[in-house]
Amino acid sequence: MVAENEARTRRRSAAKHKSILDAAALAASNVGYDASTIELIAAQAEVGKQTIYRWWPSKAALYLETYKQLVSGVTMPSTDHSCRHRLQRFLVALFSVYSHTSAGNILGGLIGEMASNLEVRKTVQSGLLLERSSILIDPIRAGIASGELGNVIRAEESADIIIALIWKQLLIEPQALNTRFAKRAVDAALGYQ
Amino acid sequence: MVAENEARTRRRSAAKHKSILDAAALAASNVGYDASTIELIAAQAEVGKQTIYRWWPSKAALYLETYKQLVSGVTMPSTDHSCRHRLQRFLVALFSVYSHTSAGNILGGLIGEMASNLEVRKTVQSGLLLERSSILIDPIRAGIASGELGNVIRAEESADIIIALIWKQLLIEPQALNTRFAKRAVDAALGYQ
Amino acid sequence: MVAENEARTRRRSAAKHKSILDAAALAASNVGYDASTIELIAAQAEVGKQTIYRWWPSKAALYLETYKQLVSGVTMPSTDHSCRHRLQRFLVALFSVYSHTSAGNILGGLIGEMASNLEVRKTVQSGLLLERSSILIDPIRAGIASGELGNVIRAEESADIIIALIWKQLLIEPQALNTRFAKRAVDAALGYQ
Amino acid sequence: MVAENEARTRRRSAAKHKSILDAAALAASNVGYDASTIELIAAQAEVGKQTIYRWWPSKAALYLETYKQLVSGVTMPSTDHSCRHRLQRFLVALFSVYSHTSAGNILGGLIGEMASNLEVRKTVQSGLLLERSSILIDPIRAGIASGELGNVIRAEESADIIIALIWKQLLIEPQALNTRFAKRAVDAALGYQ
DNA sequence: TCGTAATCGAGACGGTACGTCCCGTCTTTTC
DNA sequence: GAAAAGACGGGACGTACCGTCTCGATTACGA
Repeated sequence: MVAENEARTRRRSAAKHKSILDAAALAASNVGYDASTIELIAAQAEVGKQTIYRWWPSKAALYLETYKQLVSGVTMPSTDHSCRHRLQRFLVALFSVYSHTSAGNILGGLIGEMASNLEVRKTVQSGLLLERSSILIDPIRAGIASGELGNVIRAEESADIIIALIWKQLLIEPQALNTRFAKRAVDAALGYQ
Repeated sequence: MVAENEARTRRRSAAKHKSILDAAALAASNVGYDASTIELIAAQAEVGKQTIYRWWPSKAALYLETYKQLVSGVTMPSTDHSCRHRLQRFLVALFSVYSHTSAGNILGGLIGEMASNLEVRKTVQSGLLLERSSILIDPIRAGIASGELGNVIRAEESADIIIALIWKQLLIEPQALNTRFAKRAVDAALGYQ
Repeated sequence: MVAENEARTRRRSAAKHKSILDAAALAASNVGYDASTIELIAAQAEVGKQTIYRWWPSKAALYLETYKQLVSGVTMPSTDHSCRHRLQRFLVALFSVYSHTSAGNILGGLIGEMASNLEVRKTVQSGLLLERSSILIDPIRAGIASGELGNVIRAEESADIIIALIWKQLLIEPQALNTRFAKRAVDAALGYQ
Repeated sequence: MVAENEARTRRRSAAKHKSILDAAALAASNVGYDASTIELIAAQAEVGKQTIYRWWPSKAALYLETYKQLVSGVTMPSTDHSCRHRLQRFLVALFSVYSHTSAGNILGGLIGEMASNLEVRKTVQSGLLLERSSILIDPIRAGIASGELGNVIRAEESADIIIALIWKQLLIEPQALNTRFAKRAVDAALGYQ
């Protein structure tokens, strides 16, 4: 009985949950990360403000989840290609999502909030960075192992450079996150100059 | 440029100007960039709020100037040394200022504001980035010319990497901006892996 | 009218409402109408500034309601007496409230704001003047009907004179609104010279 | 030499003085009494703010003088006519000035300021009211003496009523200060009902 | 089929900072 | 050496959101 109740409640909550994430993404699309107040998102989702606060401690936490959902479809290409090529294609796909959805906007906002909010800093660090950087590290390690990358010794360093370059670009000129930038970033990180 | 400045700063009180910058730096030290409200800075500087708004369009603009003043003493070492060494020593000196003054705190705050504020983005880009990155580019160009840096072709790329790594570190773990990090960043940017 | 009120005051806290009116009256007592800032009243009522702005469009609107509440206990004496006597007693009671509460102070302030603020002008006109003048007109009409007031033809004119004399006195020398003044005003308005 | 200097200063001052009064009247015409800030008047008069503060302690004092200048041309008609007629013609002329210049606007503003400012209250009382009411009292006294006004005993009372009615009308509906109102006010004050 | 308890929308609430306006005084610069 | 131009400290304004807290209407369940 309890389990059944819980299930039903969960199901209902899940629908709300999704509509809130959608509303958050839409709001970021329409008015940008910063102007997307909790109030606006709640209204958009046809939900009470409290319902949002019940599940996420802050706007940043909500948007972290929204961001993850938006980029969840971007995966690293298979090992049939060179490391350099795989990374390039991955970044191109990622940037495509950034510009076609509000994901770029959201990531920029989250990066901005890290500066001021310790909680957000930790959350982004553990909930986003680690996980994303491991996606990059794997192909680089494979490239080192295959001898493709003669100059690279530490895969973490290279992944770090890629992420750092993307973040900086997001802050300075987000619309320039294009194919050309993807290639430059990968080459710079892997020592192809 | 001088004439333009003179026109814009007509009759501005130099003493107030300084006391406001000092108060801003002090406030960032005491309570951090974000909690440093204009009201607090004005009170600290014993100045009316309007006196700040008269000369700076935003908190970010005020802190950009404060930041520049704080790091103005950090200069690139002379050409007696290798490029790698010069960059390392420069960064070590810079990070020392970051941790001993509120400069690191402020730069983090500014980077955070870039995400949300187009005006700040432009200002930081033109008022900080260009000028700082040229400081880095010069020694790298010298290193390329002297044959010290065999692998590096484009100095701008390397300077970009250094700045990107610093920014990312400021956002994630500012207190880790130390000598070790300086060496790693320079080596990563110059292809010494 | 009740339904309309109910719609507009949906979920308004009666306790806050009262505490705000009380705080406004107290503030006017302590520091006068003009120095009673919204901020001060809010602090006095232990209420956020926005809670006041949510329900009243301006300080004048708030004080109009405060005034009405303060004078709501002053009523026209019964018809057992002559018109002249009734009006006199009514004014004496009114002036007593003026001097024992902040009502006089407030009315003076409202009159002052009428000069500068079109909105206030309308509000005072419809919300105060019409309703108060009808209180005066009734006994005068009764006096005309009973033959007591041979010289008076238009009751509105007499009521007008009484109100005008009170307003002018409030502006010039509020502390002189006493029994003697009440008698003079009534006699002047009714043609007993 | 001193005398010559003084004369020159005085002459210069007199010109400024006039230009300030003109600017004040113009500003009241254009934007109303309340929005006529000292800054605006100073700019309009091509004069420093301080120059105004040197001669007048407050905006009200400045406008009191401006008002007097504007209505200085309105005088009581000669004794060839009845008291009632003289007063009526005087008021009609006064109201004409009110509507054709900013005098009405200004008087309304001054009345409004009386409520809040003790200094203004005194100034208007002594500098305006006494002097104006004596203008009204004279013809009423003459009317009483000639037997024209059988019902009127105290001239001051009647003058008071006229002024009170005008003030109230200025606050409530200034544009209704017309010939009809002049007649009604005079008749009400003199007991012609 | 109906009460009744949980849920949730709607939004009121105390609070904080914002950026603006104007006051009346003080300072600099220009004529 | 006077006065314009306007910088200055100060203080209230009305607004925007924050995150918390009621209040009712709706709903979905057990009787």
